Amino acid sequence: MPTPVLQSSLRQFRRYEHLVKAGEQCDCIYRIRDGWACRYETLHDGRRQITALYLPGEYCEPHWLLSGRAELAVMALTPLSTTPLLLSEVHRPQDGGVKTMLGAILQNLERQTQWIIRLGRKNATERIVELFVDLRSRLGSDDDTVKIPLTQREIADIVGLTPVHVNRVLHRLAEQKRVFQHGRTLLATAHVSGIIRQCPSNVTEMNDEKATSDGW
Amino acid sequence: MPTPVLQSSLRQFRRYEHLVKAGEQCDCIYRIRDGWACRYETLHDGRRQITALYLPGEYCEPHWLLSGRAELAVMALTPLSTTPLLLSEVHRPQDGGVKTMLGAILQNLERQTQWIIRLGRKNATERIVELFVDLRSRLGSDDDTVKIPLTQREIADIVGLTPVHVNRVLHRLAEQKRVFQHGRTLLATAHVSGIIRQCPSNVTEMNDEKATSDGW
DNA sequence: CGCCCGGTTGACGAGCGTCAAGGTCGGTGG
DNA sequence: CCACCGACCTTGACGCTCGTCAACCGGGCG
Repeated sequence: MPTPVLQSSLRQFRRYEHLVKAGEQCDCIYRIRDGWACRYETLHDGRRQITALYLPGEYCEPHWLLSGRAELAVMALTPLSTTPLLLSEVHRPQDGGVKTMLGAILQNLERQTQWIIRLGRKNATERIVELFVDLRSRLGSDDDTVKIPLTQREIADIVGLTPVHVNRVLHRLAEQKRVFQHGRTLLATAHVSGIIRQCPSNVTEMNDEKATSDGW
Repeated sequence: MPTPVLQSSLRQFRRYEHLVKAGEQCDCIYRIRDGWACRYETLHDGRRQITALYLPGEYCEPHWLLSGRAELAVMALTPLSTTPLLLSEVHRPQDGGVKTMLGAILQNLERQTQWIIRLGRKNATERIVELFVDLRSRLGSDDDTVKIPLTQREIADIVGLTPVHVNRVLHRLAEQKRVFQHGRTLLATAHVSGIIRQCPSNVTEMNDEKATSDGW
């Protein structure tokens, strides 16, 4: 058990450690300081789908304010540092803490709507590119490149594909200089979205050229 | 423009009429009396994805309470009869109207999470069956069969498939007596889920037997 | 030093999309 | 009452995406 939870105390999790397991009661909402977390479900046959990502600065599962219960498990994808906000604390001071949570809930609702559209109607390349575009904007990084601390299996479980296919798509994106690999870290460049292209090929469509496997 | 909106007045829509278009301001939440509605998005190339269904008894887009704005268009899938609830009315009487809306928002959030899992990790048959199971329980019908007033194109836009493939899956389900067609109306039986099976074949897996086209 | 996780790559096939040509039913106008 | 029309459903042929299986590699860590 962790230390007694105080306002603005810290709580840390190791990689792949659970913040909550499916079905547990929740007495606090975690504000992410550093690291990434995800909500996910594992089917009986082992298939897994990640249904939400939580990044630094965001509130992890703000709707616990309304339900007090985790339907799905949440775990750290990286070493994670959070400040837990007790639900009772959020409720009492009518300083707008509740309003902040409701806004966060609304944002998650819209994010989930966008993911339904992507999973239902977009192909592998579109899904992966739009994931990276979303991550870039949420990380608020105007840098040239953003670090993406996800394994290919994790990306696969977000975008509803297999790790093998994610690997092939990433290689094609790398050929087009839309992503890079630095060591084992994935970097998404400022033109992941593919808007910037001087070659005559089409902007939005993907052609099927075989990956020439020049090691990224 | 409709008649001035009064508490518990009625507002009707024709099939395929819009309750709101994308981006519009919303001053009321519609409680569905009769008929079905959906939220959807159309991509530039014509692909469409339905991201929410609203059935009799449910509140259409309760999160407008928080945002006051429709991100996506909402339209009637059948002739529709609703009672609009003014946002100002919901706010004022602290009799629990707000609480009801927050509960409805929470439920939609969980429904969307389930759809992300289905679209990401389930095959065509699983998606369609689980849609029907969901509809059966939401319609609260313990009847033998439930009427599903959706065209195959609409089902396709919900489950992220093409109408042609939906057609083939429906025929396979019909062979197994899990759905029926009465005239042009689709009926889902009490054992759509496929739990009830006396034949030795597997419960959850689908076999690929060709449809023998005996006209349902 | 060896193990294990994660990434890489090829061969192959299944599931689903695309295209295209009917078919059927209900509504509508003459 | 009938002819026509437009949605919607049906069905076959074909092929692209993506999944599966399997082997291998490379580096970090105990």
